[in-house]
Amino acid sequence: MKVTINDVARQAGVSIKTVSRVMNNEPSVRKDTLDKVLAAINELQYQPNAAARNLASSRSFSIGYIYDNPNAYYVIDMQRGLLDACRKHGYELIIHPTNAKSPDIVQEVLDLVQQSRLAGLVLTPPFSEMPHIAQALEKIGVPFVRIISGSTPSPKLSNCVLIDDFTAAFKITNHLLELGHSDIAFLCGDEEHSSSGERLAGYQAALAKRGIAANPKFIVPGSYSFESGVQGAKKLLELSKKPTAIFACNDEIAAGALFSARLMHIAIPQQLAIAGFENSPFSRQTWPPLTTAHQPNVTIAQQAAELLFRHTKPNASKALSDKQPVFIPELLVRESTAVTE
Amino acid sequence: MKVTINDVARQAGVSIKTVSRVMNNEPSVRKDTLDKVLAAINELQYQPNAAARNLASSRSFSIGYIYDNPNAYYVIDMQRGLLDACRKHGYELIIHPTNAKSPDIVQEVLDLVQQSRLAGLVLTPPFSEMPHIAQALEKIGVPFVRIISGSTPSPKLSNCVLIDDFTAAFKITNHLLELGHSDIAFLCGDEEHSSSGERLAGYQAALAKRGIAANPKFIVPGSYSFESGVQGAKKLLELSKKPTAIFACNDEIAAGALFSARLMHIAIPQQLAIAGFENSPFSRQTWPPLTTAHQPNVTIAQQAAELLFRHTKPNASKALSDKQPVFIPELLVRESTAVTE
DNA sequence: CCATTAGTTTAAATTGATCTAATAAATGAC
DNA sequence: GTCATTTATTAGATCAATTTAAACTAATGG
Repeated sequence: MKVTINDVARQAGVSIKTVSRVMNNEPSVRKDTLDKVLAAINELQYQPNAAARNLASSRSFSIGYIYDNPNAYYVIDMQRGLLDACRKHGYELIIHPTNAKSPDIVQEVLDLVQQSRLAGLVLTPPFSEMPHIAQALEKIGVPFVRIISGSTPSPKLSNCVLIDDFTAAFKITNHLLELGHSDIAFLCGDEEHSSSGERLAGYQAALAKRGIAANPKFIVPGSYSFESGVQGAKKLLELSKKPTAIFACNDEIAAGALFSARLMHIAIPQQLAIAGFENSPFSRQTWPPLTTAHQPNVTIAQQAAELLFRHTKPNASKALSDKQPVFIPELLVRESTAVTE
Repeated sequence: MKVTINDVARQAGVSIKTVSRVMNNEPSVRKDTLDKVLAAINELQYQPNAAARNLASSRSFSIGYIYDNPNAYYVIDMQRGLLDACRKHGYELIIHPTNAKSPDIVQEVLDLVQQSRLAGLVLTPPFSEMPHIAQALEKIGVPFVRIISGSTPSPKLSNCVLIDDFTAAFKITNHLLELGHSDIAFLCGDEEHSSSGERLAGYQAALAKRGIAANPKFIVPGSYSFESGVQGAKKLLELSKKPTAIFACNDEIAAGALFSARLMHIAIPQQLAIAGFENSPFSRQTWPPLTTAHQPNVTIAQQAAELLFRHTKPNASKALSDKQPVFIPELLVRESTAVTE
């Protein structure tokens, strides 16, 4: 029933430690002994006992994912990517929903790491952008990878996966400009999320390149929620000089803007073009479907986990760990953007 | 730094085993020794090592949640509830997204249980309705709790949390009837999910009670997806004799139906009333917002986990485990349903 | 051909808890 | 008060791996 390392050792005619070496890809195992052991493992269908490994090695085989994101699709995709990588490397994923605005969030993260004995952490916004958290984790020496907004790799961001929100936002704005719009408004996400700032910067850069002065009234602060899109669009569409296009910081906000326009009997895209960001299922489930930028969250999460495992695995060569993946979300044109009448 | 049970034992002046007794709420500990041990635990901030516990007791402190649900909101809420209960009882949650239609799904579940040494499982539809899975789990003696459709507790469903879809669907249909509708159509969810059948039955019962013969063309098979709602509503609205109200099996289908009606320039609710089911954020993010039935997923998940822990904990009295929670989703009237013109 | 070194392999100790079985203390009946 | 019985407590074995340190081989060089 239960196959232990002892059984394998006996079967292969070697010592326990040799089997352990094989299991952990350690050096100093001759080719023929390796084959013997591998054969025995295979024959007995040996599966190491995680609890015993953890105990003896005092390292753990689970990583953590902390989230506080009202966007369920984002979380599910991230989980999926992290789990894929975890399965591949024999790790387990500990998920931890929490409130990012809690005053003792740092302590909460530290407690989680200790209680669940995490080998590492993957941080997404807003946690990836909280300097105290990164500092605290560095202090106790727990490896972590951050998924953040950015376009240029740098040594300071060695343990980061970058999403080039700036360039993607630039492309979306450019798409609207090419359609002939010049009165383009921008609905911001949460100020704390740097993605919102980056996307705003991309929007502004695209306008500037065409020599269009940004109308300050067209930049509306808000948060990453449907409700914020509803409110923001309402404000914009009540202006004496309305915009002819709205670029929302994510699909949820865009859906809210769509909702608001609908309430005011404004036809999309005939009277108003709307674009979102992320390509969440949301963007396909509105009428009309939303032009957006595709953000491959599953893949991003996988890469983040892979990056993390390079740090958690003791034998892995750290030399490789400098590779910093950069993702540029791609423009996806759908029916919500067109030339206005 | 690292406080072991030995340290606690020394501090309290008792043996290791006595501390272990206290930690596991075992009997046979005198009041004053208990106090001494508790004080020592508190003073040293002792936290037991999970790996060592698992190893020595050969039981695990993690439960599994298998999901294959395109509805991200549902999954997130379930997770939340399960995690709440897990934290309370010191368990960990292992999440496992997979494909329910995979031919060797049973083996996959069994592998998961073995590899992650799960103490138990929480099954939601469609897994909770697959007899092979329940049988296989029973065979290897792993406790599990199913969340399924049903209204009447019975000994056969001892390890189930019931959701009374029938009654809730009855109420929704009744609401439409009271508004004056008599041509009410029904958009089904996946046939494999018994929730779809139960909701259909509730719909039919409500009609029957008013002596209305159900028009077979008004019952459209489908699946729990936005796309299915789009297709189903299209079919209905192309009929020579259109329905004046549509009851969709969940909010996502209802949102799809709304989308479809929009495409055909049909005004909601003036020309067509639409109702959903579940009260997912979806139902609040359409225009107009959807009338629906509120299904408290977080609470349902919590209760399911609590039920499971009664079975996984060796010392708990099994006598209590017969309590079968039944949830009746409540009617929530919003703007998508009204009398048609 | 032996000494030295590098490379393999092993037996035994260790990890931090639980479980078993033996012992000590408290309780109760007569 | 004694003996039987129940209740508390303890020392030591156990769980299944890793780690340590020592022993054993094989290869290299003088």
